[in-house]
Amino acid sequence: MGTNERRERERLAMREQILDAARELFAERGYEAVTMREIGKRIEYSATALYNHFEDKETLVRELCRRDFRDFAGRFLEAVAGSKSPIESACRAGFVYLGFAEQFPQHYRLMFMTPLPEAPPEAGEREDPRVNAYVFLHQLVQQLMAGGYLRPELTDVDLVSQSIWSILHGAAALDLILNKQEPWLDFKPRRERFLQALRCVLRSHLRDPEAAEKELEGAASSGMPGLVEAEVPTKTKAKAKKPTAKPKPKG
Amino acid sequence: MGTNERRERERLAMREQILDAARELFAERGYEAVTMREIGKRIEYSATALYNHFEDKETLVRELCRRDFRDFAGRFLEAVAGSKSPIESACRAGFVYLGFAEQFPQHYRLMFMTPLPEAPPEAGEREDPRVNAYVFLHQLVQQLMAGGYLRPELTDVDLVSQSIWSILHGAAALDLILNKQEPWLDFKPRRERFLQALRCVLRSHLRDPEAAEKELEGAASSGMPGLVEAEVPTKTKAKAKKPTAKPKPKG
DNA sequence: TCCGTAGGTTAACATCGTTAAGTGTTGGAA
DNA sequence: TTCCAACACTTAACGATGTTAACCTACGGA
Repeated sequence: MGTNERRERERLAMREQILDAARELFAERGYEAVTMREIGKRIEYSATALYNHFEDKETLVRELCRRDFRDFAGRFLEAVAGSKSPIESACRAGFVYLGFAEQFPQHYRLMFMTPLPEAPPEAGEREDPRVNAYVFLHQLVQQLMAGGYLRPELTDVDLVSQSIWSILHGAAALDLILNKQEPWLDFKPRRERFLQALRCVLRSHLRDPEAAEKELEGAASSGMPGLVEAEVPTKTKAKAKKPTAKPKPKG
Repeated sequence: MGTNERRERERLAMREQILDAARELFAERGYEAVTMREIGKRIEYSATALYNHFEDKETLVRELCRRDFRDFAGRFLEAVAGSKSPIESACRAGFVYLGFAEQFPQHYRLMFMTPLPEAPPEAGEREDPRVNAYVFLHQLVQQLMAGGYLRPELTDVDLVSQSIWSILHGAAALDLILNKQEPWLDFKPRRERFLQALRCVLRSHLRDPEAAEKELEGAASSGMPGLVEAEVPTKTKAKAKKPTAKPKPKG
C-alpha cells in the first residue's frame, strides 16, 4: 500500500513547514537572534523535533539559503524574458537585484552578508542559470561582450561579472549597514543611490554608456520594475495560511 | 597623594588590555564566536571582571569599533599627505580602503558587516576627518568637484561620496563573502578585482577618466601603497608583549 | 499478536552572557 | 592604631541557548 509514499509526503511537508517558519523568523530578526525553540513553537512542535529533519541549526539555514538562491536566480530569467537587447536585460536584472535587497533585507543579509559557509549549489545545478544567479550574470556578460557592447579592453567575462556584482552588492549592503538615519551623515534615499549604482555599472563597463543610461532612466521613471511582491519569498505557497494538520501532535 | 591618579591609570591600562585582547580574538574568529570568558582568560582575569570596565559585550565591541574607526580615518590623512592632485589623493585613498579590508578582513567585517548598532562618532568628533573617514571622503569629493574633475551632472557631494563608498565596500565585502575558492566560480584574484573596482570609481565619476586611470595603473604597478603593515591594528602599541603586572590577581 | 521503526516528547547537558554575593586590599578618618 | 567604606576582583548561580539522551507511542508488517 501507499503508506510509505504518504509518510514520505508528510516528511517533506514537515520540512517545508520548518523552513517556512524559519524563513519568516530569520527575516524578522536575523539568524543569530532566532532560536530553535522559537522555530518549533511557531509550528507547534518541540525544538528537538527539528533535529529529526535537519542535522543542526546551521544545516537548516544552509538549506534555506540554497532554496532562496534558487528563487533569487529564477527572478532574473523571469525579468529579462522578452527584453529587446542585452542592455535592456542588464538594466532589468539590475533592478531585480537591488529590488530583492530592498524588499527582503534580512534575507539579503542572510544570503550575502552572513559568514555562513555559503551553501554552494549542488553538482548538477552549478551551471544552470535558473538555479545559480552568478551563471545568469555570467551569460549576460557574455552576451554583452559578444554583441560588442562592452568597452574593448574588457575581455575577461568573470572579472566583469564580479565587478558588476560587487557594485550591486555594495549598494545593497550599504543600505543594511546604515539602515537607520545617522544624524552626522546625509544618507541619500535608497532609490537614488540604487539608480546611481546602476549608472556606475553602465558607465564603467559599456562602450556607449549614454544610450544605455537613457534606457535606465526610462525604466526607472516607470517605477523600477522588479519591485513588486511584498512578502517573504517562499517556495511553498499553496498551504499558506493554515498549516496542514499534524499527525497527532500530543498522543 | 597621587594614589587616585595611579588608580585611574591602572583602570585605563586594564581597559586597554581588555580591548586589545578582544581585538585579537575578534580578528581571529569574529564577534559571535568569541566569549567573555575567553577574553578574560586571555588576560588572566575572570570573565566577570570585564563587567567592571564595560557594561556588556556589546558595549565592549562598540568601544573597540569606535577606536578602530578613528584609526581607520587616520590612515587616509596620512596616505594623502603630499599628493599633488585630488586625483592622486583619490587613488591613494582607494588603496588605503581596500588595503585595510585586505589586511584586516575580520576587522573589516566587524566594522562594516556586523549588524551591531554602528557606534556613531561622538558629538565633537563628527566633523573631523581625522576621526570620521566619511568626513574625509566627503571633503575629498568636494575638492574633486571644486576642481572640476567630476562629471558635470554630479552635483550632490553626498550622493557621490556614498556611491564611491558603496563601490569600494562592494569590492571589499565580496572578498569576505566568497573567501574560500568556490569550484563553480572562477573567482578572480583579489588585487585584480580591487584594481577593477577603483577603475570603476574613476570611470563612472570623473570627467576625464583616462588620465586618472593612467595614474592608477602607475600606482598599482608600484605595489599598491597602503598595504604595508601586517598586524592587527591597535592603538596601544607600547606595552605590546608583556602585559603590565596585575595588582595581585589571586590574593 | 507482537515487534521494530519512525517521529515525536521531556529531561538533561555544556556553554553562553550576565548578575548576585562574597573576599581581600587599601587609603583615609576617628 | 583602628576601623570603615570603596574598590577590584572572585566564585556561584541564573536563565537561555544549541544539542543529545532517554523515553514514549502509534502503526504497518510478520
